[in-house]
Amino acid sequence: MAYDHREVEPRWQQYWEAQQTFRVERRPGRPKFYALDMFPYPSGSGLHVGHPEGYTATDIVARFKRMNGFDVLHPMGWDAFGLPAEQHAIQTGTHPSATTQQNIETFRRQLKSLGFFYDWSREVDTTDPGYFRWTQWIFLQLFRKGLAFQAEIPVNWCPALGTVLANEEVIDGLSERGNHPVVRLPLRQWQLRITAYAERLAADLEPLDWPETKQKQRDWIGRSEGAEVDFPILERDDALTVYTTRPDTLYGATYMVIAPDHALTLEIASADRLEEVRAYAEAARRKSDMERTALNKEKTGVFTGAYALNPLTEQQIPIFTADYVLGAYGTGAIMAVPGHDERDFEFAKRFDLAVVEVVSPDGTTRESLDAAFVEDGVAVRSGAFDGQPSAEMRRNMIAFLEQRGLGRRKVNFKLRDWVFSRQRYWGEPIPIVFPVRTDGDPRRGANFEIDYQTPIALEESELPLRLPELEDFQPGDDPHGPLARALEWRFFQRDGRWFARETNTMPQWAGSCWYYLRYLDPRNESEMFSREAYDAWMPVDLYMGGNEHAVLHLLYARFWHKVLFDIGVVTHPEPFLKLVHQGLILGLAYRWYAVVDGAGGLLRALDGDSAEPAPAPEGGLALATGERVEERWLSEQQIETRDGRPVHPEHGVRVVAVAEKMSKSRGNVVNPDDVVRDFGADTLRVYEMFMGPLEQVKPWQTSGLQGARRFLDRLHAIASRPLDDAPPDEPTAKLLHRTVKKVTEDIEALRFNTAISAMMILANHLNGLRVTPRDAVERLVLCVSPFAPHLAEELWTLVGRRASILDAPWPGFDPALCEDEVVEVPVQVNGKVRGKVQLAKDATESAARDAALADEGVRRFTEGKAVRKVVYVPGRILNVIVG
RNA sequence: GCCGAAGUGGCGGAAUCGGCAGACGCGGCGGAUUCAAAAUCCGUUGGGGCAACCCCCCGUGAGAGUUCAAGUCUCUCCUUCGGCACCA
Repeated sequence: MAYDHREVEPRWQQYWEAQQTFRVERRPGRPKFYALDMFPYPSGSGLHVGHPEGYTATDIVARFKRMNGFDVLHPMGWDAFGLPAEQHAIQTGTHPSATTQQNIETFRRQLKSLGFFYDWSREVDTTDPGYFRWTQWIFLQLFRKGLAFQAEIPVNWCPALGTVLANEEVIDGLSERGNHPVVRLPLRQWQLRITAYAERLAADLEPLDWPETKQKQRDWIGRSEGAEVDFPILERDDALTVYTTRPDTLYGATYMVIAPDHALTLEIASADRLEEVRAYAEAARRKSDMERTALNKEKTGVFTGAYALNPLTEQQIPIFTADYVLGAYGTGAIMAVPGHDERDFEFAKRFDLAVVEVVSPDGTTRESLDAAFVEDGVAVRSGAFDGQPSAEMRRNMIAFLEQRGLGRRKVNFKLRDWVFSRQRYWGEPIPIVFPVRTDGDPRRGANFEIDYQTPIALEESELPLRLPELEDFQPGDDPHGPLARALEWRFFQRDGRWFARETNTMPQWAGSCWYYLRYLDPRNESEMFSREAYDAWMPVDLYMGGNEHAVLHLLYARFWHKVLFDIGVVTHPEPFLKLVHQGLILGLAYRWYAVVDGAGGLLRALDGDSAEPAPAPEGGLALATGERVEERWLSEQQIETRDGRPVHPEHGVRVVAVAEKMSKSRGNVVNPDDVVRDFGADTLRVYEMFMGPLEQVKPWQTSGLQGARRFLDRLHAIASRPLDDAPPDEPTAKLLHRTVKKVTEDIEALRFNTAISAMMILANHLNGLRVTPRDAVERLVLCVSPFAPHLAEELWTLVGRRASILDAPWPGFDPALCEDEVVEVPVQVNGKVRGKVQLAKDATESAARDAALADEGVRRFTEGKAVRKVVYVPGRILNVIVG
């Protein structure tokens, strides 16, 4: 007796909308809870089943908190600037804002169809001028504090596409789309000085309730402690400064390496070496970072002809240039200690350079080393430092260097400044203008020259700076991006002088850096948000989102938050107290192997778990006989089960389930609209929460939906029966109160799968009773309501209560009913369970022992043997050791 | 290569302050209901031995160890997934 979700769910959605059930205001005296979802990019393909996973989880917590008396802020919005809409515009001429609005409509409809408890009156859209005006405002604050600056940075410019590409869009120097050549071109870019906050971004992670993400961020920031040391360059006044974390190995520095892109590289090269050095530097410059590192190739480099002086040994050591030293890290130059660094060792072998042992594992010295010894040990061949353990010597060496003026302590970071401009149309305009020298009107084709050295901030009153309308979104031959062609927008005159607007736009990260703040007070036109709104809701108590944003988004948002903190706009140093990443939902497909002839025709089928197919030298798979093999795939609906195992319906071979990221090519994509239509939103929500632990990667199994739906149908059937107002019998009461307890605790700990399992057990129990106790049904419906809100509302009114169930208090439980006076204790003999005895929960050991030894099953194994020892844990176990 | 997470039935998973491995669900098998099917309900379902749903043995990636007791703790190894990738 299934209920009709197609009637029930829309009806309650309309009710919630009409009653404004989800609108929140702060009520005096209530605790608050801010449950935040990472807002989506509204793509053209709509919601996929991965989205509702995290959203359902926060929705459950939000509803649970609300029923527990909290004021809950649970908002949703759109991260709507981005490349796909711009690409679509290039192809079709449709304005990106039109595409974006259309996609937002779809997303909003889909989310509403899932019954999420969002306060839609707080919806934000990063492309709305009322929103990005404040994104621009924050940029101006960054600019004023000197945290936004311009620099020449090499980019991947693809002349054929007329656009700048991201590193991952370039493969072997060709564009991913269309295989056009890509050149590295220095381009003026805006950068944000996130490095100024590196120390705090690393240190402030400490108290946060975040998962492994904290470590990822620390690794990304890459703080290290060491020293800068100056190496005098021979025949020059200059010194070459290096950064090292191993000042204890200074005596072992037998050569130096300077990055090919270091400012001094060409300067120090000797005349006879200059050409070679220049050629090497030129080649290195053309390589992308990926190429330089991807192959993990053999070390290359050239001798510059210059020498430096090791300040401690006072030996002359050669200076090489090599691309294994990065210009952007440290000082762009290193002292090479081949005895104690693997890369330096490899390079030294290649170029036949001296390897000297200065750290010994045991204090004895060796004449030659087979490999670099990179661990800590004891100093040798290090003058007065001999015999010092590495850690101690590092401290002493830094003090020594500082005393002599040869070097200084230094903390270094891997983190680099954030390139904050994109040569795109569909992004926030950067609110900066530059003076222009011109002999006429640059909008009418007069010559002009823009003085990029003198950036001028717009007045705050001039915000928002909107995008101009464009007819044509095609990229052009100007790396400055499509806005450079919007002459009417770009140039303007003030007080008789000409100015040009910045034509770069902000990256997609910008809008998502502070959206959680705008939700607080989204319609405020005079401020980002009011102080009252901030104090009412911040900080975020639970932040849910994919771990693909573990580093960049979360680091950038924290950076902006700290800047806002420093200028007094926010009052907490960190915005997100607790962070949880929901696991990816994978698509499932079933593999079998097809042995094929030259034309691809099927010769015979092999089991999907066959070990016979092996990678063929010419690519693909083949058998030992040389026959070619192809992987073939079936969907969950296509397979058949024989003897409990999945098989191919025609060929009968076994098929093997393989879970992979959902993709069209694999045919394993699931559309939530279909699920809502066929099973209902509540079923989708319950199923996704029941699949397994929230944070784990899980394969989607359409068949699993059945179980969730049966559970809901069963609830409906139970609540539809005549209800008995008498208190439930004791076993029912015990189970009921334990279930409420478990569901309460599991929701707090985000263990939704086991909470659902507990509710299923209770539902199965109630289903088997002759009379249905009202108390049990009502409490169960309340427990279910955060998971399956539509059905819960329906059943709540069905049992005679008033909507909305969201305003009903969360059910309590009686702790006394959650504990047993008499418990069944398993009895082990020599560690194996041989019987069970009923005991009072606090029975004494001697009582327990007597009961156990009287048990027949136990006696069989103890008969005629001496009891050597008894281990008794009251209420848990009794173990009798005989021998 | 480095960092992180994880390996439990045919499948998703449960049980980690060490204490009955396999809760709950999917799938399978048997039955009830039905003219029949779907749906629903009941029973059963880790592997093996046995006439036997008595009982016994084996079993949480592999191997060792600690313990009365190990899926859980320690060590070594294997595999899978995710991230980073010459960071001095």
